[in-house]
Amino acid sequence: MQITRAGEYAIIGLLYLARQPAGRTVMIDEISAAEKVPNSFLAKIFQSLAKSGLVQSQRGAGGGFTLAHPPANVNLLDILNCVEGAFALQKCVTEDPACVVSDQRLESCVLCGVLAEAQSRVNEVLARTTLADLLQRQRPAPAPLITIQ
Amino acid sequence: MQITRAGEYAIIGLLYLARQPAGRTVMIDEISAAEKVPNSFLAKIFQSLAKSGLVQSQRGAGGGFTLAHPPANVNLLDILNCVEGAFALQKCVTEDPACVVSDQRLESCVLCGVLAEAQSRVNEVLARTTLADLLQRQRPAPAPLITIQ
DNA sequence: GAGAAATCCGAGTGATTTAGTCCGATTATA
DNA sequence: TATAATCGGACTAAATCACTCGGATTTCTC
Repeated sequence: MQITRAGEYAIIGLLYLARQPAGRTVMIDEISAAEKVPNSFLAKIFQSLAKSGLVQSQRGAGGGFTLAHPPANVNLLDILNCVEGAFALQKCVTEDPACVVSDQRLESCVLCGVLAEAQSRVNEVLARTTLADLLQRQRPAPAPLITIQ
Repeated sequence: MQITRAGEYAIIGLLYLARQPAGRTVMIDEISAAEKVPNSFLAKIFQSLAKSGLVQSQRGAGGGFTLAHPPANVNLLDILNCVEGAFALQKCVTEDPACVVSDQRLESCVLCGVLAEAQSRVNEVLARTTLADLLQRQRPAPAPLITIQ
């Protein structure tokens, strides 16, 4: 479940989009130059993001990408689930009916309960953190004009 | 942070030791045969476990391994930290002073706070789960002799 | 003291995943 | 119709995973 570069770059790229004026379309090259991320790789990542509806793509001249939803509606869990292969502590946490940990090893499945709980804790944290949250943390709120002395 | 085979085998092996009568020394070959785990690999894993004091090793004829502590005192976090390389969502969660996410990319470091929180949730779950807990779940408690009707 | 039995330990290996690159096809604009 | 951009799949290098192997060391037993 280690966050891979793909996941990190996706978040970086989406944060860049989130900082743009609403409705502005931006190209991969601009993002990759600004954020110093390999652009072919970023392009590939954005294809996934487009496919799962996190960004909208516009082909052709003047094209590029836009956030499909307001930053407050995009959370980290959605992003990582889209970009990371299997974002799970162990196979059986996400996969299906009869628990299959590493080749039918049913005996070790006492682990599944524990790992499922751990997984849900992670998911909870990621799901409640949005792009808007990250933006806020990135730039600390300006000092209030009226201070209390 | 995906649990690797090494982590899974370590837990399986330690559970096997935990099921033995207190003080019994058991060989790698016995564990690997009983649990159907590749024995050279298990031997290597147990070297790490011995080095970090989770098991005690006895060399020579009649040797083998024993749990170094009672099952209730051995938790999953200790085991995985011992066997898994870097058991972390991202480098900077475990590593040190100035945050270094993927080659000095300080900008993305807003992530660190979130990931550190997610990591601590996982650790909490793993740290409070002991070998004794797993054993209990593996074999449901026998029906009480005196039942309440 | 001589085997035999076991762990210790490091080097090596094949398969899979990660982290990309490249290029041609497609789509849209001007 | 050229140009500008994404789309999408094939390809590749490097790292990690999941092991194996063999020799060194330690300890027990005879």
